[in-house]
Amino acid sequence: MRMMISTRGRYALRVLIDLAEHGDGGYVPMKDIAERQGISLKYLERILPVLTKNDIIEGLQGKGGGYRLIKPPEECGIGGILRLTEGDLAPVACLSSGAEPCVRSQECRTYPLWAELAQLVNDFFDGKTLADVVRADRTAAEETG
Amino acid sequence: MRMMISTRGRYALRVLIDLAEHGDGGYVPMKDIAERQGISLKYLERILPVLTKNDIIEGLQGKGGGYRLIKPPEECGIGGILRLTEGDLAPVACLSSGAEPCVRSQECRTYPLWAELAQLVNDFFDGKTLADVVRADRTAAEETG
DNA sequence: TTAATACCTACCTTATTGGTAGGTATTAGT
DNA sequence: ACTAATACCTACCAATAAGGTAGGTATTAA
Repeated sequence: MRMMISTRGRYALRVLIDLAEHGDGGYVPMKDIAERQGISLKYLERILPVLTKNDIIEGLQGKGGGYRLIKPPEECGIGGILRLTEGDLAPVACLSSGAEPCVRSQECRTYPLWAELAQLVNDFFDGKTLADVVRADRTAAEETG
Repeated sequence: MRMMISTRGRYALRVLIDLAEHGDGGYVPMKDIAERQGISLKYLERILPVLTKNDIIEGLQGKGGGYRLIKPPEECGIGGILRLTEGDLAPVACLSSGAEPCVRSQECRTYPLWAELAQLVNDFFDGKTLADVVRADRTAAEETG
């Protein structure tokens, strides 16, 4: 089934949440995260580079190494994370970053609809940070426990 | 590139808009619409059945036949049209109609995020009708012309 | 020196997308 | 009755993307 958010974005987000929850300033091996999250380590290794290259996380090689968040969760916008891992959050091709302008754009009745949706989706994700999604469950746990 | 709305939903919407604009109570041959919209007739024929079976449009066979809207554009919600043609508007698999419940749903930090987005997207499309997208351009034309 | 880690690149399988091809059934006009 | 125009149906198909796997190399702590 065609999904808006693929495993790349979803897994990346879960990794970052895991880092926020388990990395107290130190480096967390991706192997641990892969096990906790039930995701293939090899697949994660293919997803992460875009996050290190764009200063979301940093990796330390060698024994005792791993990954950690560069910024505090409060400063990690979900929108940025997803745009990096998904490549784009455009709902239709003509709104993609590198799309060539559509010849019908002048007369197109649907373009404004897609544009409005794109704005809505991007604003939604940009209005949330890693801290928001981490906090959600902790608060619930504290309240019930 | 993976898009939220595929050609199925986009073409269907353009067909319905065309019907709203060109079908004054009568039947419009799909061939005409395909030519106006620059879409393959054969492909449209594969997309339309779900709309006829769900009482969005009705077809009349034979010479002089074609399609027409069953309800006035004001009563045709965009959400319904897209859910029919796209199958679903769920942003992730675990929110799809026929999805089996995820084993991690209890602990999942991201589920609420996707659920909130799904609500946002569905509400957005349910808040618009065919009349809204048709009207958009006509109003502009009247204002400038 | 060794074990554990990040980091890199090529390959692979499957499903989906976006169609095409070739018909049959039905109807209006002549 | 015949013909042309239409909806309607079903099988097939090529290209692409999704979701990985495999097999390495580079780096570092102990």
